[in-house]
Amino acid sequence: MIDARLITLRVFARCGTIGATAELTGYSPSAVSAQLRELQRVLGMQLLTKDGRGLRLTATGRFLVAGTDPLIAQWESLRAAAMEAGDQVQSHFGLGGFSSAAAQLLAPLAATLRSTHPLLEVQVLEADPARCFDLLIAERIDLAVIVAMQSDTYGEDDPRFEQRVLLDDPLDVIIPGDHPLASRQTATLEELASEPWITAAAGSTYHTLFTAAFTAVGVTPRIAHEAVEWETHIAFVGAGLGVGLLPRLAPLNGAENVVRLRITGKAKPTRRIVAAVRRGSIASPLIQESLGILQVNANRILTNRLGEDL
Amino acid sequence: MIDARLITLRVFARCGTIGATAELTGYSPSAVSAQLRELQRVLGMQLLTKDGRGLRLTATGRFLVAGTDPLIAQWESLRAAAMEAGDQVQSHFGLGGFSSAAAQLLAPLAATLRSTHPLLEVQVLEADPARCFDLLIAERIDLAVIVAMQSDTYGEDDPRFEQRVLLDDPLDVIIPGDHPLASRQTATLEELASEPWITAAAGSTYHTLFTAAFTAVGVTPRIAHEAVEWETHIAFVGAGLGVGLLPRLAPLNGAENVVRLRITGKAKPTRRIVAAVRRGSIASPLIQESLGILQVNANRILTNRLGEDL
DNA sequence: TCAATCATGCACCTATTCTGCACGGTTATC
DNA sequence: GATAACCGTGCAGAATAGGTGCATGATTGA
Repeated sequence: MIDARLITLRVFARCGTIGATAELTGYSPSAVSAQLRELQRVLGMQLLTKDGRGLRLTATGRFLVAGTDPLIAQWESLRAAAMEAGDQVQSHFGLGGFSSAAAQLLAPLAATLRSTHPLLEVQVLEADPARCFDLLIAERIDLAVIVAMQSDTYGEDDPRFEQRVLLDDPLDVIIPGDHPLASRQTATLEELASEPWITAAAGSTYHTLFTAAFTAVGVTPRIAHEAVEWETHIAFVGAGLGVGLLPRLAPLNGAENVVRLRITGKAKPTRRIVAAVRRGSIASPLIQESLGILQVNANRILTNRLGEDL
Repeated sequence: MIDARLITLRVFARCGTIGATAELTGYSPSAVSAQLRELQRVLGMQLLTKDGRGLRLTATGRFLVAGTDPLIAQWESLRAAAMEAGDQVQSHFGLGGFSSAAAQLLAPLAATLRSTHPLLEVQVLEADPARCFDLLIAERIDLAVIVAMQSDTYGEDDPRFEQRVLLDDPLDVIIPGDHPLASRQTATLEELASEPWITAAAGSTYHTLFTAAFTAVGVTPRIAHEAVEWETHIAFVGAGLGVGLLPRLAPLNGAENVVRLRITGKAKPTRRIVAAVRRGSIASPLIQESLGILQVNANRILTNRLGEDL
């Protein structure tokens, strides 16, 4: 209900180029360019300046964008309160999340919502946490399930979002089936310190998590291989290349020659999974309902997997 | 920058029918109908209900409209702050006011703005105070000059507006040139209590002012004639039909056989002339400048007229 | 019963707005 | 210093949202 061009400006403020803004919002670059030009004309403000081969927000532009944060939060809040007060039904609902969340949490949520609200048009987008925040700003999605992270761009207390902890997803260790410890049910990181480890590329969210887990117990793992997808991690382990960490939410899918062990000891690494919404919108009945469903599903999946795999 | 359909809804909330909303916003009735229908679809809320041959806001609708007041005030405030911070120029500026204000205050203001801001598109609309408030809500105008009044629909402290007193326009008395008191420069209301009075129709803003002036001194005037325009008042007086009150801002235009006297005594009736803007927008540089110009002009006109007529 | 008032649907049209492509300017790379 | 990559913008054409005007049905008051 806030003018679409203002939303576009906010997205631009986030990513800095017309092209990226176009990609995020779903417009073409020309459309974004035209929208921002039109916005400046209507408001009578110069919001952008040429900067090399790109554009840069002017002081006025930054000021305006900063000011829209509470404005949008207030609209979301109003909208949510009206929905609640009037017992109304939403027509569209966008969800976002990273791969294991999308599979384990968002898919059941979407299915549940689809059956309880037949008229509701539910859309799920798989995207990594940073992009989820972008999509929330761009109003492409209304709720995101992500791994908590304090990135350089989005902090935990960003005024544009509200976050609710869904669960702390413990990291298990996965080792080859023929490993000496394979018959055990638990292990400590110290026991595995000398193993060749599989992790993700430096700089990724998971890599940060990985190193944090080991610094907590004061050992330095030997990093042997890198993988992006959990599937690849598991395959590497199955091939005997090394051992790795795997969030309990990520399923083994009956992989050959791979055993999942709980981590015990003083360091029990977890990744915190949170739901994020635009600030103000959290009171919306649909979002409240979704958070409830997510919570239930998260708990159930967690305990189930505990029984299956260990 | 708030969606036009929300503005339309606000106007509807004010006036209650599609037709009146269309007239105020400048759309056609079908367009208003379509806009409101679309708004309900997008928000997924039922905002209106059939009520006889008309429409009525639902509870949700009223809730939503009430909630938009602070939202719009915040946007106006943000916009004003950005304009101020960035030293930017507005492209359109709408003014509204009742007839004598339009002639005496708004016309010079528009002229000044036109010369100091050549690129600014200034539009002046003559409208009575109540309609000026409506036009402010409909965002057809940005600043209104009106006679202060506490109507049943708009109070002094309406959360949608901010008001600044420009001047207290004293009411003079006008009497025929051949009246016994015509050679005097001042008169009291008591002296003229027994005269046949000319006033406006009951229910009008001016009539309220008129009776208030006399109740303040405890006399009941004999109402002989009614007139709407000041021109007509003056003509009636000139024709010897009676005496009347005339704000000092309203010019005699060299009418024949009419004399203007200052009112003295314990009751010095005035009408308070105020400038009204949408809440939040008062910090806008253009509005600040306009208020300054209005103030200067008001004072000058007031003192000038004092010298000319008395 | 008739007229007035009001909202709405429909056909048509206008004007906004988006797309796709080509172009000019800027930066990085070799 | 040439070349390639990247970025924003302008333009023609197309799609579409959104507007108007009129006819219609429903409701109320005379």
